[in-house]
Amino acid sequence: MMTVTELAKKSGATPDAVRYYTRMGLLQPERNPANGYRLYQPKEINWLKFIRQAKTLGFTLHEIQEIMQSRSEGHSPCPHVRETLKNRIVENRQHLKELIELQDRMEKALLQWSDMPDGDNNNTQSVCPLIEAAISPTSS
Amino acid sequence: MMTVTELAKKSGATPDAVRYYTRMGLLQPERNPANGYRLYQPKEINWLKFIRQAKTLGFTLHEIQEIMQSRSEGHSPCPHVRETLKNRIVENRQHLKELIELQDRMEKALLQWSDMPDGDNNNTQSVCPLIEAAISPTSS
DNA sequence: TCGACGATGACGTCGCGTCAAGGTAA
DNA sequence: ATTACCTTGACGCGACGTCATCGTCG
Repeated sequence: MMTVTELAKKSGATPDAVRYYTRMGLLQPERNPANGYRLYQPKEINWLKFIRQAKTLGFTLHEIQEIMQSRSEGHSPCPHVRETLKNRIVENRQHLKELIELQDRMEKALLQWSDMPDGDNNNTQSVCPLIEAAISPTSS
Repeated sequence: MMTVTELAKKSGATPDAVRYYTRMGLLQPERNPANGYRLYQPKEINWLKFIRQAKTLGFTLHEIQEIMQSRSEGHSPCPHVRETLKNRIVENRQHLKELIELQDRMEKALLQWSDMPDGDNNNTQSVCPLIEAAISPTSS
């Protein structure tokens, strides 16, 4: 039986994160009746490691919650896990594309700006000529 | 003089976003004393377009606020804008790297899983053997 | 009179981090 | 007595979206 900080240290999470997962119902410690402290069993180390591993694969805590609940109801979460990961890969590809386009816009703007002077106070038409001159996102 | 929806339509933003920018102080409409409606001047169209353009370059609303305030105080925001964009490019490169690594982990896991069966209800040791078997992020 | 617009204020997102104000353990 | 731990509860982040409840316009 361990307290929050002990469990946190054994798995690389912070005590605050452990409390947060507990609040979400991902961990279910007993309580020390004398002082109300959360008391985790050794097997919760594995569960917490599972949570952290799933997070590195891009699963949200909400999805992890569904997986663990499915398990506790006696089902195999694996088919749903395969589906979820497939969707996440597609979403992430789109996200990556957008970030690459952003990076491209930023780098092109900086390059383009190297030939441009800073705007002065007398030009009341524009806020910042650099930004206004920058290229807009392509309509893809 | 335009109302929120009119201004929004002329610049491609939603009325809710226009109200949000106004609450942040990025837009400063007058008010119709008869009914309290926000009333925007034609030049606010340019300001709103500027805000949207800056956002496509990755500037946060808080940064845009600083830029516009700097302008209204008679300074040229351009040097600060160049600096901010340089930092954003470095940050985004790191962010991209992390997302690419995530994508890599997800794709490798899915591939690896194609050889694995779903876990059954009798294995009480693991939550989902697929996730537990997946590769961890590299320590870079 | 009715539907589309306007207003304010509050709460939801996501995964924690942080703070306050106190009680407990060694 | 000190210090490091523990508790609950609430608020912060970013950029809005949405909802409730109400007033106003054409």
